[in-house]
Amino acid sequence: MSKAQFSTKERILDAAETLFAQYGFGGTSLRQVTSQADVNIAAVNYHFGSKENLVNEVFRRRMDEMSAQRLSQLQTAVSTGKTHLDAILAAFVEPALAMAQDRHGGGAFIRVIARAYAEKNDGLRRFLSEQYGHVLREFAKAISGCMPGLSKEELYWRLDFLAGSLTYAMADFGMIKRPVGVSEVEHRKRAAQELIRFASAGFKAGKLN
Amino acid sequence: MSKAQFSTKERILDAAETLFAQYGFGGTSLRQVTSQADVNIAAVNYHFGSKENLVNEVFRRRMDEMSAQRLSQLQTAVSTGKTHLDAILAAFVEPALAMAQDRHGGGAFIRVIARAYAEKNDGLRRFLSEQYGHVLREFAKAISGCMPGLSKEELYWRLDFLAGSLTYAMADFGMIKRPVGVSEVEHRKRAAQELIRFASAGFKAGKLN
DNA sequence: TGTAGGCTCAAACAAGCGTTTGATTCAGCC
DNA sequence: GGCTGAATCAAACGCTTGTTTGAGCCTACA
Repeated sequence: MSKAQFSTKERILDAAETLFAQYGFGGTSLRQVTSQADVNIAAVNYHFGSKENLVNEVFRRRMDEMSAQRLSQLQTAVSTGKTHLDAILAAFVEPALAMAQDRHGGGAFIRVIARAYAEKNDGLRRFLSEQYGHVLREFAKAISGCMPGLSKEELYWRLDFLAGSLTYAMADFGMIKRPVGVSEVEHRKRAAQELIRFASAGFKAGKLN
Repeated sequence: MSKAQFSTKERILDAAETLFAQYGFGGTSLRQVTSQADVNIAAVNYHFGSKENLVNEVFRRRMDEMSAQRLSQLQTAVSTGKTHLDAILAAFVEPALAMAQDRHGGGAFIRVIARAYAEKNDGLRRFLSEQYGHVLREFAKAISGCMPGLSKEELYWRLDFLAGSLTYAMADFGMIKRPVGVSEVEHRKRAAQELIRFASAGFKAGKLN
């Protein structure tokens, strides 16, 4: 990450993403960001206007791509008749995984998402709900289509459980720690596999266990 | 919550718990806490030594009770031969539910737990792991006992998913919002039921679905 | 009555925060 | 050369943070 190769704006976004993932939004100061980006402190307000706007832009840069991938993978699953639940869940989970193991720095972003849900930053939540709420609604529709017996209420409960598990696991919050011999990519692939199997069985749970 | 009835220490803990749940640890200033507690700012450092220690004490006050309840309910489930998975999961989930609907102010604490996972406060994580790690280990042992086919690795993955779903759902982070006609108590009871059913099926997921 | 000690108080402390300022640099264009 | 406007810079802004100070209150015990 050299100064010549990337613009000031990009370097700020990269540094902010990494630090937000590590310390949260409130826990990261603009001085940390600009120091890591090797940029003057005033550059943030020059290029982004405010810290809050920087947070939003960190999201927009990756979230647009991830949402598009999720919807596209969902579309192909549905249109090719693969209404098997696992294919739909994979369309939801795998783009997050792909993003996480992206060479171009997307790895930290998964943790940033988890932060966003956790820190009840109302401004950010509104931004996310407005910009990307329709994605979740598409998935609800698709799952509902392949599980006719599931009530709408139960469906939303289970989607919440899925989202909770996904963010929790992807953010390395829990007990599971990546073993020393396993690469980060392998670890996340494993996480996605385990999660899909767990959630798939969970979604199929009958009325009276 | 009158000044005469509760000690300064208790009033600080109550105010801190409520505000931590709402704004997080980093997002809550000691001036907010002492203002809500109707107490001088210096009282925090007098009674607790530091903000970090106040955070720990907020946890200890409720966590000791919740852990004891979890272990006790697990013990009865195991000793009465109820090695049915649902009984074990209930022993993990229901004390959190009970705490959430406690009249004596425990309600906010569930959200405080979710905060703890979200803010990667290393000091706090160490404290929690040291003080309450054995509880999780007991549950891992119990579940492992009634699901002999499950590898240790998979078991821990799924415990992580369970913990993620529990905190996420209990803290009202997701899409599910309590309907206007339903009381908070009923809503949480529903959450626990749905979660146990979902997670129970998830834990039972076979090798190749 | 005197005094010791737990507790509370207003005030100040240094440090860090996000943001703003005004000067300076530097490329592109008439 | 002279000008323009975007970009960068060191420095300072006003404010909030967690913590400390030292004086004062008040109860309890001798």
